[in-house]
Amino acid sequence: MRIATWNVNSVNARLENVLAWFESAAPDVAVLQEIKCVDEKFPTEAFERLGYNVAVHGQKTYNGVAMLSKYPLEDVRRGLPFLHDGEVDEQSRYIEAVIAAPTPVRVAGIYLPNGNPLGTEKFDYKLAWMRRLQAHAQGLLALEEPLVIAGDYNVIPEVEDVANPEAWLGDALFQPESRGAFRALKNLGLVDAYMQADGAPHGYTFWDYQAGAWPRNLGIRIDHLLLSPQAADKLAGVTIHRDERDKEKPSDHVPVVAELAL
DNA sequence: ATGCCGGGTGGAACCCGA
Repeated sequence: MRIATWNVNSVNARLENVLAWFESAAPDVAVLQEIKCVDEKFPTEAFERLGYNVAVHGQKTYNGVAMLSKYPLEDVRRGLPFLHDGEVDEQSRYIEAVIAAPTPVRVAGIYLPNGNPLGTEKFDYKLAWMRRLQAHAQGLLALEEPLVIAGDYNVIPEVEDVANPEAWLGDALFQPESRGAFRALKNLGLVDAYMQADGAPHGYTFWDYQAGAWPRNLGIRIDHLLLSPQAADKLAGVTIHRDERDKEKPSDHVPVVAELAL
């Protein structure tokens, strides 16, 4: 089973590229981030014509996530649970479903908050969101099932994951708190699919639109697929689709695809 | 480079991204 994650930076602005990629890469399951539209504006029919089932957790202008699957989607959850009752969240950043394949797999698609600038409520929101993810992931791992938590984590895990570390020292994506929360998530027993299958340094997934970041290869690795032990046992490979960054009107992120032997 | 590009909103200039 081929499972992909891609921050598309507006699904409707990018629709031609996105559909062409789906036709050639043919993922069985894909999670998309930053669709930047409400559910009614998501191009559901275009994906259905390619044979996908569609689940959307949209939002006007900002954020928004979706899941596409060639197998039926069951037990769809929209939004990450809260640590305390009565809390509300207007930001659409989490979607989860069970992929009803011969061997079922639970897949979560996340768009983790950016958190910049430091010293503001945005960074607090990022860290609080990571605490919620930690708690929810702990519960999912207790199910002892194949599980994939994929998406734009907005965290540079290690110094090998950034071309110019000094430039990111003051950035929320590279703070010790952000990296520590990501490490704590992995320490629950989740495996970074790219590190397990490949692990080559500088496996970037994002290049800024500005300052010639792409031609100069000034990238960062922030799009990740974390696997439960039951999924990691079946990991056959991970591919970063760098070529997408060279297309006309590209997203600033490229797809990352994990192949599972189930 | 706290804004160099790019998307969305709303109908110009501004918010946001990472």
